[in-house]
Amino acid sequence: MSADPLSRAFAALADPTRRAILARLAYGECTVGELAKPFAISGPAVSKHLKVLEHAGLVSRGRDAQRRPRRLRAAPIKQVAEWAGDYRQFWDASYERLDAYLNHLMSEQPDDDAAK
Amino acid sequence: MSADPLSRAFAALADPTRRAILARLAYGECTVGELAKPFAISGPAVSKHLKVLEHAGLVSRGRDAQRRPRRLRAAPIKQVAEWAGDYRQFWDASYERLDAYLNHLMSEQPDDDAAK
DNA sequence: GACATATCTAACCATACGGTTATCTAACAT
DNA sequence: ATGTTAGATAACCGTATGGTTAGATATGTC
Repeated sequence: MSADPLSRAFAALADPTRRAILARLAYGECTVGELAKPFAISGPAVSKHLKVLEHAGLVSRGRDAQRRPRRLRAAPIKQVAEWAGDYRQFWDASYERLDAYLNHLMSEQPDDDAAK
Repeated sequence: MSADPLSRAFAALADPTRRAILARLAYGECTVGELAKPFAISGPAVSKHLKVLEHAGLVSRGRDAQRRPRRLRAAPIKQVAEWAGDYRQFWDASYERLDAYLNHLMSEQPDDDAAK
């Protein structure tokens, strides 16, 4: 908790349920109940996921009578994309192949035991 | 553990120490000892961080005598960037304003059909 | 062989996470 | 006033995370 914003965003996104919630919210705001339906988990569990998402700034809360419709806030996703973009030069295929090749050369020897 | 690859990547990236390790590895492979130096944590702690990164496919292990030099593997970062890119349309300011505006419009009318 | 270097494993500890059920609170409906 | 609907909180549980210290395991050097 109380980590830097980027860490909070990454942590919030590290759960498939929460990413599914964001995907749903990309279609438009919706209520906690609507969000909970497709998941085989209880309401409080969804509430907790939403709290994590809100704390990471990925979701905001509106109000409409008893409902508290959630809305997507994509700014932290932009931060994530920018962070990832800094590594673009490392993820092209030619680099990966070179990398694998070098790796192969260096592990000509029987290798690392510790199979446990 | 044993989550899907994207979740593992996000979880691995949700720690500033681990992101710093990746940043260091972007300059070239280096050993556990070299990686540990700038951080005020013990060797085993670094080892654990590296295990998380390896498990997420973000780092690979070479061998050179007693050393086990780590190298950056950026493929999972590409996955992260692609995931984030799906939300590009939501992260500009004009969209946020449009979103708020539409929201306002829809709360003017007691529910009609359509528009969902 | 004896020793130093580099790293991993083991055991432990405190806190966080994801889930549950049960119990509030808030706003509408009759 | 009573109930219904939509969510939030509280208390709890098992497991994971991030850190520690101490001890094992490889490899290279003397």
